[in-house]
Amino acid sequence: MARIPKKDRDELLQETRLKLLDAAALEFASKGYSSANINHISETAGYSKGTVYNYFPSKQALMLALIEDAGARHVHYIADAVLQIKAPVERLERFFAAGFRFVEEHTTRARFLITALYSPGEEIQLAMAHAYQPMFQLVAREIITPGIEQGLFRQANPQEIANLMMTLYLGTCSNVDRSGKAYFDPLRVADFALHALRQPDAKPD
Amino acid sequence: MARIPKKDRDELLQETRLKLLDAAALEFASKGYSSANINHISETAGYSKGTVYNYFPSKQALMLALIEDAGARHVHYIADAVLQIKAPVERLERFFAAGFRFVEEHTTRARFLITALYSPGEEIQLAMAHAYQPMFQLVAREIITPGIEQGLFRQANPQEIANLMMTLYLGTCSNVDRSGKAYFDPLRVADFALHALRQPDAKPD
Amino acid sequence: MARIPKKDRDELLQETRLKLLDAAALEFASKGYSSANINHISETAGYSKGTVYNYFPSKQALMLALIEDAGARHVHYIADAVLQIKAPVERLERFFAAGFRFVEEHTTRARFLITALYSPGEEIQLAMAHAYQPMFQLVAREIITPGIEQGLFRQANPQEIANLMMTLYLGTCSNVDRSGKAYFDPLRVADFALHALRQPDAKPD
Amino acid sequence: MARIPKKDRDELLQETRLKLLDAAALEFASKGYSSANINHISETAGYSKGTVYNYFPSKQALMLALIEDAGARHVHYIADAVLQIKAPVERLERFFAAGFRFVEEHTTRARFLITALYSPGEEIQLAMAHAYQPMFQLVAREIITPGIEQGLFRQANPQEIANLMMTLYLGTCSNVDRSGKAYFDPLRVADFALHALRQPDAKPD
DNA sequence: CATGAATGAGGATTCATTCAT
DNA sequence: TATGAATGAATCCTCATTCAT
Repeated sequence: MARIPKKDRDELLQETRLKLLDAAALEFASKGYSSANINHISETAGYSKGTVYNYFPSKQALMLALIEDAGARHVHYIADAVLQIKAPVERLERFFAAGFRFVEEHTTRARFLITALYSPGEEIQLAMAHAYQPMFQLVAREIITPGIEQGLFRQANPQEIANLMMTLYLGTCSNVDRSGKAYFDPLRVADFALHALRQPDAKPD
Repeated sequence: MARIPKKDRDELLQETRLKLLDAAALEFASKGYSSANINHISETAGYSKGTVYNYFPSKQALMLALIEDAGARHVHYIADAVLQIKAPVERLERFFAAGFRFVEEHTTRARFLITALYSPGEEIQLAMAHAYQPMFQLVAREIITPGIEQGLFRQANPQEIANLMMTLYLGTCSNVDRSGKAYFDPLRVADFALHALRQPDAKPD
Repeated sequence: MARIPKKDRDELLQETRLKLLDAAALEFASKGYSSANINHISETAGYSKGTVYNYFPSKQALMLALIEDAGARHVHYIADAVLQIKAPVERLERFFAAGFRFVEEHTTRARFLITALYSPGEEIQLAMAHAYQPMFQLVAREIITPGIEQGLFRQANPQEIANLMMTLYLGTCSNVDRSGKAYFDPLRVADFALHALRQPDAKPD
Repeated sequence: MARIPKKDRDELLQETRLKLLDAAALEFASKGYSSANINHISETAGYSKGTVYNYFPSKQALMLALIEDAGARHVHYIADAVLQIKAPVERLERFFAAGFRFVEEHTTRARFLITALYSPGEEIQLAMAHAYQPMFQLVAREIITPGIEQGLFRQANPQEIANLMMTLYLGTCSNVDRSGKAYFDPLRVADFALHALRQPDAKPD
């Protein structure tokens, strides 16, 4: 009945939602979940307190929605880069390269995800596990397993190695100085990983 | 007037302080810094709220004291194991082995340290950096540098490699299932690291 | 410009207003005034929040309008039944009978009125007093006074007895079990009242 | 270990608790449960917000504790008066007399109870039913039943009559003017009730 | 006329901290 | 030294109300 310009409505809603998620990522990343302040979030986003609650039923629901949003972006960003080529070794390099690039390009979301990774609370941990499941699968099935099958990587449990790669990635990319600049070079980290995975008798390139 | 047997005084004080630190480690580890509750801590320790403030001037001071305490234990525990032998390769193996053993034997303190590592707050981060400085030095000066000098490890920046080793250790040892059991085997992690560090033309063992 | 069939306009408005009042009665009756939620009311009525404010300027105004509406219905319902006959004794019986029937037939409105009777707030109490004034007058002037004058009821202050009758009615008809069924039988309550009012030397029926 | 004057401790605690209950009764009685403000309560009692929560875990718990406290006082006050004599007729007179006196002497508690009687919320209603159970029993077993057995009151279901007496009492005693003065005279109400209960052929006094 | 996004005052509750005993 | 009653700032969340479409 309202004569609202039809679809613009939804776009506007999504835009507001996005601003809130952006502001929330910033706040959660810098303060942590418990110290984050809903009021700061809404004001950073350019709205008032109540608006947050028009979009998310609670602080925790906001956190979970943000985990889903940021997690999906992270996974897609890396998967897009990794799946463009076939060779496992290059895929692993791309995994680290894209991973570090994500941190540079989406610093706030990335810092939020690191924060969330170590935030206490069962529901948060479950949401993180769920959000990162596809990335584990990507590394295990699309990089490590083919690499082992093609004789490029030494024999090992792909799940375990995938977990190790994820640990290495998440650990290194969260090593940033005060200004946010990464301590590690993704190429060096990939190089480190490749040294660790290659066949002992494989010729060095 | 005090009929306390003279020096036992200090022992008693230290004992109380230790109980409080133990309880605090448990609370901080499971709830995180901001959600931790001073009252829970004092009650877990068997005292009342006020007692905490007789030993530590504030919640943050308690946190910082605990970082110092737990960090020092962690460093000494690992240093003791590592420095008992000379060979860099074995020292690296011992680094991971002792590191994982520390998590098993001092689970609460270890889980606290992981929590602290990712707790927001400048002062906390400074305290952590300060507490772990010796461990970085240990790895860099006593393991990586000799290893490179002796031609056992490939050429690389020892500081960077040490940082990578720390990242690998802290990342893997914080991978525990719900029951607290470690996901990774320290030998496998050490093996992984050694593969990554050895000279490309070194003979496999 | 409006292509609405002329007078149907008003009917539509009245229909909407009625739906809103019905929904409001339900909400106020079950939650009480302060806990009632305007949004619930509008949704129960099949409209959105804003619509309530197109019909009533505020929550309190809605409450007051509802008191007027429900009070008038209550009074008319009982007055209609009472005034159909002349004899004071039978009028008193009809008072209770119709009163209880009103609760059965207009449960929501009746439960709302009971709620309103004990809702704090000066304006609400004034509106209730105003709405029930006619019922007090009905009982005093049309039942008790004639009954006393005709020697059927013992001598007493008609205003006080009317108040007592109202108290008895409102008290007993609000005695309902969980399912909403009345605890008291109107005939028994009327009987009780008649016993109390009759002349000491009057012959029992 | 604290050298607190031993039992004075408990007295002090009880005193504070009592002040809080008094202030709460006042606030709940005048505003109703939902509109009552914990902050007002604490300040009226001479304490700050937090103190309320040192004594009662929540607003609802405070309400329930107050129902228990005020209900018990109400019941004991009336029971004490009623049970001092034996004759059912005089007991009924005392029931109303003491009931009205309670309202005069403990106005705040009494007004609170009337408020609670009509407050929405399952838990509150359950607590009220539980608190008033003994008063129902008192009226049914100690007044109505003996009165019927001794042929003083007409045959009727004692439970139902007891309920009617309670309804009459609660309804009339809550009829107060703006200044808090009772509209009804307890003797007149008792008289009304006795007229309604006596044997039709009993001689009037 | 109907809608529902935005607002922000209001209120329950938590909890670090103080301090008298 | 240990205690725990009292404090009040901080913060999540609710919801009546406004108003642009």
